[in-house]
Parts: sequence; C-alpha cells; structure tokens
Amino acid sequence: MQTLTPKQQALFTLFNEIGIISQLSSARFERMLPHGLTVAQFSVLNHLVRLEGDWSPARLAAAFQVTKGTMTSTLQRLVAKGFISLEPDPADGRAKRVVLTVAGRLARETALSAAGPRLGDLNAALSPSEIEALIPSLQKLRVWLDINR
Amino acid sequence: MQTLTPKQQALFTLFNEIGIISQLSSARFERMLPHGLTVAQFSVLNHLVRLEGDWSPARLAAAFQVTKGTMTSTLQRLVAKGFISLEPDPADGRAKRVVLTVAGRLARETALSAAGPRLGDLNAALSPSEIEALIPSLQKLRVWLDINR
DNA sequence: ACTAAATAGTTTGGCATCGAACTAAAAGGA
DNA sequence: TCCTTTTAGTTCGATGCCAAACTATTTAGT
Repeated sequence: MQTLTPKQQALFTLFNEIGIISQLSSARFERMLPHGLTVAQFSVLNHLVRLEGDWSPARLAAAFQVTKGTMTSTLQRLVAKGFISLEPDPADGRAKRVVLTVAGRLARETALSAAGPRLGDLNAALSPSEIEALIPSLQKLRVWLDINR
Repeated sequence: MQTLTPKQQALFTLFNEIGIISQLSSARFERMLPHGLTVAQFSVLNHLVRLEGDWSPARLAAAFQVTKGTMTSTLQRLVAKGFISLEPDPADGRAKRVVLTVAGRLARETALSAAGPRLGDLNAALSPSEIEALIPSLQKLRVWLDINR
C-alpha cells in the first residue's frame, strides 16, 4: 500500500489542522457579525477603513489573494447592502474605484464592537505568547505558498 | 475609530494567515490530484483506506467536521466517479454504509503517488522541526474551536 | 405499547472560491 | 498610426460549505 514518510505525514497533518481551523474560525467569527456580513465582506470593509487611499477591485483582489471574479462577487454584495459604491476611475476607462459609504463605515464599526471583545475567548485555548509564537512560521509558510503558486 | 488591542490584533492576524494558507495549500494540493479529485473527495478516499471498518455518511461527516449535507454532496460525487458505493445498513434502516470500490482504492493510490513526493517541496519554506513545532498548538486551537462551537 | 425525542440522510438556498471565456480599454512595439 | 499584448472587470459553471427544513427510522420514556 502506498504510504507517506513521517515528514510527509506531518505536512499532511499540518494542512489538515489548518483547514479545519480556517473553517471553524470563520464560522465562529461570522456568527458574531451583524448585518448578515460574511468574513469576506467584513474584511473588505475593514481593509478600506484601515488603509485609506484609492482601491480598485483588482488591487483588492490582489491584496486578499482571490481572483478578480471572486472580488467582483463580494463587492456586488457590499453594493447591494449599501456599504460601498463603485465609481468609474476618471483616469482609466477600464478601472473602477471602490468607495466606502457612511453606512459602510458604520457597519464596520458595529461589527468590530460586536466581534472584537469575543476574540479574547480564544485565550482559553492558546495563550497570547503561544499565539505570537505561531505567527512567524505561518507567515513564512504563507509567503512561500504565495510566491510558489 | 474603533480599534483592536494588540492581543486581538494578533488573533486577527493568526486567523488571517491560517485562512490564506488553507486556501493556497488546498489549491496547490488539488492541482496535483488526478481524476479531477478535489481535496474533500480525496480525503474521504484516503480516510476509508487508512481506517478500515464500517463508515456511514454521518460518521464521516463527524470525522471531517462538516455537516451531513456537505458529506452527502461529496459522497454523491464520489459515487458518480465510481470510487465508492453506498449500501444500505442491514442493521439500521436509516443508515447507509460507504464502501470503497476497487477503482476508488486505485485512485487513492495514484493520487498519493502523484502528490506525496511533491509535499516535500514545502521544506523550502519550513523545516521539519518547525512543522513539528506548529502542530501541537494548532491542534489545541482546533480542539478548542471544535468543542466551543 | 405508544408517543416523543433523537438520529440518518437528503434537499434547498445562499455565499465563497476557482478557472476559463469574454469585453473593453490601455500600453507597447514596429 | 496600427496591430498585438496586457490589464480591469464581469460572467458562467463547478465545488465546498453551512443552516434550515423535511422524511424516515430508531430510541427512550412513561
């Protein structure tokens, strides 16, 4: 029977754990969000608030590591909720600019107030120092996966 | 403006990295798989080979932390590919038994031969010891998220 | 034994994601 | 300038995932 070496097995386990954590944590976070916001939608709002400046759908797609088609879909839902508007880019006929509305800024505030405090619950599972310890390795892994796509 | 404490920020970063790694690694793994197998489909085949015994859709759903509906869908696709069959459970009129076909066992072999060797590429990003170091913390986190669902 | 509650599976509707095909517009090159 | 290539966005068809509603069957409690 085909088997894996211990090293391969460890990698397999690693990605398996990461996949499950990703699933469970998004679901958990999403349940805290108001306005029927999804993680993808909230992330875009949060990004627009934190990093002021001009953001096109294409730049957002690159920032979030998703395809342009995926970003189109997420942005359309945010437009439908009145949290952003898409305006033509005066300097480039192909491009659009993503503009946060007042309601969008408010929704992000509300979401953060609702979800932020409960993030701390996680310290029952992992101490702050353990969390800090994980991040650098995960970042190395993410960067490598991103570059060697 | 609503902000996050450093601890909350670290958690946010952690889940963000995990989400991206999950995305990139599944895509990477999936590209190596033959027969148009997805990660979800391969995982079920692999599970059935490694852990012989009687597996119902419900048990599989629990093992993979997905809903029964999700498992129904994945199993239906595996049936369509001829890799498993679903048979009635003689002892329980509600239940079914998931049976690996010869083709299914072969497909799993082939997939493992194709994907296994290339798993090692990842060692360019993270050494085996770093990988080993990550796993216990991630498992703690996963278990906590699972229990406190 | 009967009824109520739990369990197995399916189906539906919604969101995220991908890859691929397609349109429009900008950039580059000869 | 004209043609080719690149880039921005959208759309389409799959897949995975969830929550919720629904059927059938089994268990449990009285």
